[in-house]
Amino acid sequence: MLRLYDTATAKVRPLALRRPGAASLYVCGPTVYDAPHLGHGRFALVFDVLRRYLVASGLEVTYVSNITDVDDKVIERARQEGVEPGELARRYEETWWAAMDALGVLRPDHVPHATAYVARMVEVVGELVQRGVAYEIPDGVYLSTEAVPGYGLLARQPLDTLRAGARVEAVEAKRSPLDFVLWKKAKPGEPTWPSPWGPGRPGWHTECVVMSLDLLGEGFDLHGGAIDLIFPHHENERAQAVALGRDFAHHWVHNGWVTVAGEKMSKSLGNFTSLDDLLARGDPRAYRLLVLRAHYRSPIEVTPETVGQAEAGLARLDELARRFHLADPLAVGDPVAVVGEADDEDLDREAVARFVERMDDDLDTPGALSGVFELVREANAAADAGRATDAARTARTVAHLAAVLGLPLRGVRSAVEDPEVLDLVARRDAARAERRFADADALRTELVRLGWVVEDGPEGTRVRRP
RNA sequence: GGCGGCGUGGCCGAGUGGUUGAGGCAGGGGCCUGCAAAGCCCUUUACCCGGGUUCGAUUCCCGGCGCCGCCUCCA
Repeated sequence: MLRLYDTATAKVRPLALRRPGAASLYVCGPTVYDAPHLGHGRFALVFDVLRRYLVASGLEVTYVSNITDVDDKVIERARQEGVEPGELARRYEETWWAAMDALGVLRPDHVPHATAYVARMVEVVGELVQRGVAYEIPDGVYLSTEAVPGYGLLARQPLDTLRAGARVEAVEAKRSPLDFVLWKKAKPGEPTWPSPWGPGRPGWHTECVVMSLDLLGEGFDLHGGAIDLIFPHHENERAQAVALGRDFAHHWVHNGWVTVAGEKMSKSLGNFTSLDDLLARGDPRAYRLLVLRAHYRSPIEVTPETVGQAEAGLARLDELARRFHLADPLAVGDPVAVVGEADDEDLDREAVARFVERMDDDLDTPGALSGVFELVREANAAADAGRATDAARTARTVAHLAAVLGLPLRGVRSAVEDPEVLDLVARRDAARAERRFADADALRTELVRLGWVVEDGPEGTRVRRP
């Protein structure tokens, strides 16, 4: 069974499923006010792999990830661009899904939008007021953090030390600086919804509580997001659930930062790096491989060099797929149940078991991947030694394990149709057959100049794109 | 000020109280190849510093140095 680090207990512990055989996950999605950056890509990939692995383990997985389509940043950005907030959000949501598709991230089973849940949020805020844990002041409704037992659990910091660090807030009417807004009363020009406290809009933290409980029910298995969401976002989600007396997430999982030049990547630091730029640069699978080569809780450094290294590793996997004519064992949208099918004679069961053991250990993708690369070497070595059956089985195992990680291998050589290239290849084969090697070399030079990789095999000249 | 993380070979990045230091990338040598490419084999004096615990620490403890993060919107 999968063991994962749980932020709430600061321990690696088994994912204790609410219902055996089924896993329910809620992962905080993006606020759609700008194009996604590398950090968004990482969290999406990390939880995509977690999800795929759970599916591969034979579990029935329900994966929910939201879209925050109304908040200060959306409104501000829309104002700058002179468009309606809703239109802006729709536009960046499209950008988001395009990037996710490029990365091979599976669509969530449910994608709740904050704007579609406002009425439910109003109900919840009303319930919190009724229970006496929330209070109304002139600019909105706030949750009283002091009324919540165990506030600070996720931050792993007691309430008083959190408060000691809090800066003076603009809203001085708050009872405590840590109290957070549940309902923001409308300011001119902002989108609004009706409520008992007048027109306004919900605070950020409420949507995830309402939507996760609505779609997954109480006591769902796992709540995830990037490390920066621990405090205050997840802390405040939990606070509301506790205040409501609802059983909330049983396991909290957070992934580490993407750093650029050693620093956290963020817009305010000016080192923001666009995910689209990276994806346009080369094979999107390289970023997945780069992300998976580090443990999900470690920071990863993204530089042209580390991306290049990932691309080289990917090329090694693809080369194996080419050598063994491995068709993609699955489409990107198709998680594969490798782990549970222990009777599959076409795979190296021991290698699969090692893979599972590593993945079960807090999603040790670097370890799992190292095993996959060992198999690559084994398969090639076996083939070199003439043990074709063993080699093919090992190679198939590579393809299947890579597929569990969401990395389809490109083993299919796309047919070359360019008559000029075909002519050069044919002339080169002829030259080699007649041992006119100077001519053959010249023809290879020409093919390389046209951007092809040239490989000679027993069956003649082969060309492919790099 | 409070809380937390990290410091491994040219680079990325796992991991462990003790014979043989994952894996990838890069470099070197070799095999194969007409030559290449790909592949395979071999290879390049790793664990920030100082104490401590221990028969033995890179791996545990303490201190120091350095880097990073959270405490405020943030993936």
